Amino acid sequence: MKGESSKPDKAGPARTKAGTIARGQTIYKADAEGGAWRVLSGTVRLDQPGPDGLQFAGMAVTGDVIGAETLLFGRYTFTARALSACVLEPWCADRAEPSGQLLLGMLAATEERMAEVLALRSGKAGERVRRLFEFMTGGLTRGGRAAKLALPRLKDIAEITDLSVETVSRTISHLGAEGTLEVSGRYRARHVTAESVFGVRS
Amino acid sequence: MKGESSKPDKAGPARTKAGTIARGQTIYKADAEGGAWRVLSGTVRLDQPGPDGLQFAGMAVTGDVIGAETLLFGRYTFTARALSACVLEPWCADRAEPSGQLLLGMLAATEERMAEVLALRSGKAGERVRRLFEFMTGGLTRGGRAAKLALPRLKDIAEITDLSVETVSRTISHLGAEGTLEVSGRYRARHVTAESVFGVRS
DNA sequence: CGGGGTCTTGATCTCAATCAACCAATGTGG
DNA sequence: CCACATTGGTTGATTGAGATCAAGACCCCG
Repeated sequence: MKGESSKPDKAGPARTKAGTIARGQTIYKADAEGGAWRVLSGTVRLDQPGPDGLQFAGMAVTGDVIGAETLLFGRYTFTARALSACVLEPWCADRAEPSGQLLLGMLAATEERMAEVLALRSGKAGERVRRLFEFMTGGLTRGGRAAKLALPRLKDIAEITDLSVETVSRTISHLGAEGTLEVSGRYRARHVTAESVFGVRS
Repeated sequence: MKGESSKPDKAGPARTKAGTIARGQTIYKADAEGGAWRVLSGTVRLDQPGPDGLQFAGMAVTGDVIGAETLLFGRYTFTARALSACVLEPWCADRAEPSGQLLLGMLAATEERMAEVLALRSGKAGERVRRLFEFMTGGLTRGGRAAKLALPRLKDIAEITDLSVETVSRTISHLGAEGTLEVSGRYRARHVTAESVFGVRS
């Protein structure tokens, strides 16, 4: 799970084994054949092919299953890309039909997710970005403090929150400057500490 | 299914029979007990109770099932309100477990829906409103031309598209004036004809 | 009749988009 | 290892779409 071409967009042979995906890598492409995956860690962005390129269509975070539609159609509906480094494992690889209870749970989780992602597109720029980081770190539900979040590319943040890249750049530095966020590193090594993200929730 | 209190927010006894819901009526409230429903016609808005009131969390259109999470939890996760007049019928009322295939289909449909609703929050005001109307009339997939769409309250349109009520009001008159949309009636009797909505898609 | 919710319209202001450079990292091939 | 191209991120100046504030009209209901 890494000997693949380094070009993110070269659709290599469909992945079939568990493994790590680097930030920015395409996990699978819409319309390709393949199976479902569980996200063991990291965050994934889902896009729908549209008339003008790929369009943001959803997100998956640690614990979620992506590509479940392949159990029905055999092909992926969306394109999946890793926002931060991800660990994936095949889910339901044997095509054994998952139980109704399980599927109902996934359905409910998907609807919850929808609500959260939708909320990332309302409010002021600072709010949106902060909520995205919270969402990516698992919100307040985690016990572990001070988790470091590796930032996705600004372009991804921009498309998810429906802001421009420039605004996102300015917003992050601003949040860092006023102490709302603790930003460390630059470029591909940029992180924010979850602790400070949590802290805002008063 | 109508002898209930006319106050939309008085949570009467849980609905158990098929019937029509008027525009603006609350179908069920988050946390209440009840079952799942299939939307035979009309559109529904789903909201999540948040710190500052209800927050827009999703939509359901003709053919969708709402409240499926009750099969798992027994209670509704969201509050559902009719955007336009709706006809509903109980779904899976006997609590018989629906088949895996069916649930997978619903899961896929929900993800598709998520992508569409998300798209309603990007682009310029005119785009958003127009796409919402398209979405509510079933997009381009319907054969029947010239279907009339009863408009939801401007406040609902505003919250769905993340615009202000004033902007929505101005946008609709503007779209009507320039011929992009055919608007008829005023206030609660306002409609747009789907034909012209379709027409725009060049 | 009132009165509250809904819609419209106008004037003003603000936040973020846009346009335009520029720099910093990474990657490529000679 | 160095020139070069490409991608990703930053920063500044300007603009514009839509938010906000305010007032009034309309509708529906009791």
